[in-house]
Amino acid sequence: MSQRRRETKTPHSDALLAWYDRHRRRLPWRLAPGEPADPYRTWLSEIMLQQTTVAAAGPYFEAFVARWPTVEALAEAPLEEVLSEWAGLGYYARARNLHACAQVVATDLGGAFPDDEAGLLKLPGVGPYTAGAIAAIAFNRQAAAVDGNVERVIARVYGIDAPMPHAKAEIRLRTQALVPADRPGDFAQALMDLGATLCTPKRPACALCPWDDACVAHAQGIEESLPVKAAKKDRPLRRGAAFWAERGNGTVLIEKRPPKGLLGGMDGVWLTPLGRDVDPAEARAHAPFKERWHRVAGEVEHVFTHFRLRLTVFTATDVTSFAAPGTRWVARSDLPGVGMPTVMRKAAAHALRALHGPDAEKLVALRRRRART
DNA sequence: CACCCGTGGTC
DNA sequence: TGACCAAGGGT
Repeated sequence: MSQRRRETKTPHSDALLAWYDRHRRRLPWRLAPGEPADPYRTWLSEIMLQQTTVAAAGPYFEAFVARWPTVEALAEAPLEEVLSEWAGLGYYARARNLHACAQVVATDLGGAFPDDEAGLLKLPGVGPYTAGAIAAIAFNRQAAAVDGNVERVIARVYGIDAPMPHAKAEIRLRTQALVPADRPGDFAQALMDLGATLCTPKRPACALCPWDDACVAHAQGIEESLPVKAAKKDRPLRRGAAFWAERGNGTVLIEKRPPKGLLGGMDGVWLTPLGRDVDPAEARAHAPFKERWHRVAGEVEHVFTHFRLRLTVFTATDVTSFAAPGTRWVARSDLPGVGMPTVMRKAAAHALRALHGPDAEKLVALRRRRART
C-alpha cells in the first residue's frame, strides 16, 4: 500500500478498436466492412479454430464452404464424408459434433442458428467461448468471447496473478465489462488479434500495444509471467503396431475405427489398441488376421494430446483372408481419397515406402498445405 | 474438477 | 530437441 506504483489508465474498447481498424488480420472467414454476417460461416470457422491455429484452419474452411455452402447442405452430407474432409485437422469429435449441430439447425430450427448466447450454448460442440463469439460476431450481441488469447491479454492488463484455471471467472467478468454496445463482434476479434500478434505468450510487443498505458503487468514488468499456469503433465511413451495388408489385386486394408474415442469414426490403418502399451514382440496377436506379417525396419513416432506413440509397422502382401468387420479393401490408387488422420498417414507412408519405394508414399501425402501467413 | 481429445509451428 | 501452445468442448 505504501508501495509506489506507476499510474495505469483504464483500458477502453475505443483504443483497441482504433488499433484493430488499422492492423486487423485478413482471414478467410472475415467479412469486408459492411458485408452482412453469415452465421453459418461464423459458426464453421469458430468450430475449426478451437485449439487450432489460424494457419491450419484456413484451407479446411475454404474446402468446407466450397463443398457445403449452407448449413442445410452440410446437414444432408453423410457423416463419413464430413469426417473425411476433416481428416488431418485433429480433435475429431469436433467434426462429429459439427455434423450433429448442422442437423439440429437445419431440421429442428428451420435452418436458422440461435441468435443469442443461451440458445447457441445448447448446440453440440458449442461451449462458452464459441457461443459468445458467434453471438458477438454474427448477431452483434454484447457478448464476451474468452479464449486463450483473451485470457492472456486480460490477465496482463489487470495484473491478475491467480493461477489458471481459477482465474477464469474473474477474467470473464473483466472481459464482459469491456465489451462495447457498439461493434461487439469487432471487439471480440480485436482482442484475439491483439493476443495473437502483440500480446504474445513470450516477448510481447508492448511498445506497439494500444493498451500499453493501461496494462498493470507492463507497468510492473511482469508481462511474460502472466497468466500463471499450472505445470503440464508429461506425456508417457506408448508402443503399438500398425498392420498394412495388400491383396494381389492392388487393394489395401482400411479400417473404420469405432464411432467415439481417440480418432473415433476415422478411416485408417489397422492398429493395436491405443489405450495401452503393446510390446512389438507381442503385437502380432492383435493383427486383423493370421498372415505372414513382415516387420518393417524403423518406427513411426506421433504425439497425441496425452501420450506419445511409437509404432512398429508390419506388412503382408498377396493376402487372401477376408476383411474383418469394420474393414474394407481399397484400391491403392484410391488412397488419396481416403481421409486418414495424420498418425495413420505416417504409418501408411512407412509401409508403402517399404513395399513400393519412395514414390508410393505420395499416395497418402497430406492433401492440404499450410496456409500462407 | 480432472481428464480426454490431434496436430503443427515456434523458439 | 523438446516444451509450449493454438479462436475449447465433452464427460
